[in-house]
Order: sequence, then C-alpha cells, then structure tokens
Amino acid sequence: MRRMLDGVRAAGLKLTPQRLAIVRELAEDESHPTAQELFERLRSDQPTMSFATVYNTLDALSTAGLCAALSLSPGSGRFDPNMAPHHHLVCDRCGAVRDVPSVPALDPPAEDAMRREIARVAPGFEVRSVEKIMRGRCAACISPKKTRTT
Amino acid sequence: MRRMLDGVRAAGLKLTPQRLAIVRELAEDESHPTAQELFERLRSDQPTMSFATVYNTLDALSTAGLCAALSLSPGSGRFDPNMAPHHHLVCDRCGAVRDVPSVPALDPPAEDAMRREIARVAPGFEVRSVEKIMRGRCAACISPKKTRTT
DNA sequence: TTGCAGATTAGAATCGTTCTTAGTAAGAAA
DNA sequence: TTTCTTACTAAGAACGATTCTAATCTGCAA
Repeated sequence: MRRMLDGVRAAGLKLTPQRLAIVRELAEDESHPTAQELFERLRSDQPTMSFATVYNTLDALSTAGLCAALSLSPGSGRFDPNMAPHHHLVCDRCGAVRDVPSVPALDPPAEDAMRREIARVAPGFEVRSVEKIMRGRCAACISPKKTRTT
Repeated sequence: MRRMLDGVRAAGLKLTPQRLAIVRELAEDESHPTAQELFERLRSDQPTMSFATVYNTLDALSTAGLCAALSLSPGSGRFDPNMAPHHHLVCDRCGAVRDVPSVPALDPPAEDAMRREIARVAPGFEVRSVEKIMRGRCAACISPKKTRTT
C-alpha cells in the first residue's frame, strides 16, 4: 500500500481518487484478482468509476513495476504438441515462444524446501504439473539490424 | 504425429478428416500456434472447416493429454501486488491462486546446464523474469465435503 | 449396411479488453 | 491562492478471441 503509493508518485503518475481506491483494493489482496473483480468491489465506493480506468490504472501500475500482470488461466491462447518436460522462453516484444528442454532443476534439499513451502501456504494442494515461463527479449529483438522480422 | 493419432484413437475419439488435418498441422509445429493461426493455415486445404471445430479438437486433444494448452500472453487476466520473488499455485478446478515464496531452486551445476540449454535453443535470448506455475488441485477441491465453496 | 453417438458447420452470442471522445481535475508554477 | 497544462476519467462503442446453439452429417461398431 505505502510502497505502491510511493511508487505511483515516483513514476510521475498523478494520484487520483480512483487510483488511490484501486491501490487500496489491490495492495493487500493475495487473491490475484481480475480487473473485473476489482471493478465490482470498487463500484460500491466509487459508483462512477469506469472500467477503462481500472484497466488503465492496472496497466500503469504494472508498467511502473508496482504490480505484476499474470496470465494464469488454463486452456487458452496457445497450443503446444511437445509433451516432454520443458519450459518456455517468451519474448515480451515479438511474442515468439521457444521450448527449452528442462534440466533436473532442484537438488534434493531445495526440492524438500519447496514442498514444505507448498505444504505451509496451501496444505493439501496436489501439484499435477509445473510450468516455467522465462520472459525477456529474443536475440532478434535485442539487435533488430542483423535479423528480419518473424 | 503418429503418437498423436494413436492417442486420438486410444482416447476413443473419432478420427475425422478435420481432426487429421489439425493433428497434421499441429504435431510438428514448434511455434506454439494459436487456434486462429491453425485455422488460417487449414482453411486452404479444408475450406469448409469451422472455427468451432478447431477449438473443439484442440480442447479434445489437450483433455486427452496429447497437447498442452498454454496461456503465455503477457499482461492479461490477473494482477498480483506481490513483487517479491515467488511462484504460483493454481487450482485447475476452482481457479484459486496462491503465492509460494520461491526457495533457491537451482544448484550451480543445474543452473549452468539451464543456461547452456537456453543458449543452445535461443542464442542471445536475454531472460528478464522467471515465472513458475504449479497446477493441480487445492485441498478444498480434493475433498469438498469439509469445505465450502469459494 | 445400418444406426447412432459423436462430430461438424455457420453464425449468433458472450466475454474480457481496448479504443474514442469529450469533459475533468491533479499538481506545478506564478 | 489562482491559473494553466497535461494527464486522467467516464461512458459506451468497438474489437478480438472463444464458446454456444441448432441443424445436419459421418465414422465406425455391430
């Protein structure tokens, strides 16, 4: 909350009542709300708040590095025929996706620590699949002179 | 391709020309196509193919475990105020999301191996963030008797 | 060969997100 | 404190992706 408001100022963004309300709603929320959910919750206090404002503000916050925008919904977007264990390299600029074969990642003590963490924050959760997404910039987007698009 | 077709039969799904075309298009494709992209590519060969069929088939394939449906698009869906390094636990049934503080995961040799893999499959790629999503079932969805919904 | 459960088609409907435009107000400067 | 500039907001239309619907068709088991 404090951190986020300070960040809003630091990013040169105006601190409007709408933004204050959105920050207040989001900052301590651990449920990973959607824009829709935030909008519904805010509507009682801010009956004139518009949808676009919620999206604009969330976009501004995540651009400023004050919150993260996640796409966690299963079963949407892209399809991958590779069923061998692997991770994904996603270029934030051009959207290209590459598979990376997974290497045995966790040493046994670290694996135990992770299991304990999971048991602590979500007792009884049964993990069925693990997906790792590494975002960044692909070579073509870092130095566009040498390469063509696509 | 072969694996996927065998899988279609094994799952008790009918092998229609449309499905054959979709499998043919997807099976060797490493570009993680969207349903739209597949549809456009297929349209020349199968001018009567409908969108719904592409979606239905991809859904059937991923339900049968023959391909994976990924949501890799950045900046959509859910928002997370937690900017400390952490992973996500997503329940496939109720959609609940929980943060898991990340433990130091990779031992140095494994980390090196991962770096080498990345350099091999995507030379020059600059990783800026890593996101780990563990999907499965939360305790409430495994034994619904003891808990209420939400 | 036939029967039928399951698949397909076309297009309407729905959902989440973004855009547009006119009006508003935060906050810097005087 | 007042003014001014510029960024922000409201409202709803537009958009793109996905799902639904209802009618028709077909793969394949018997």
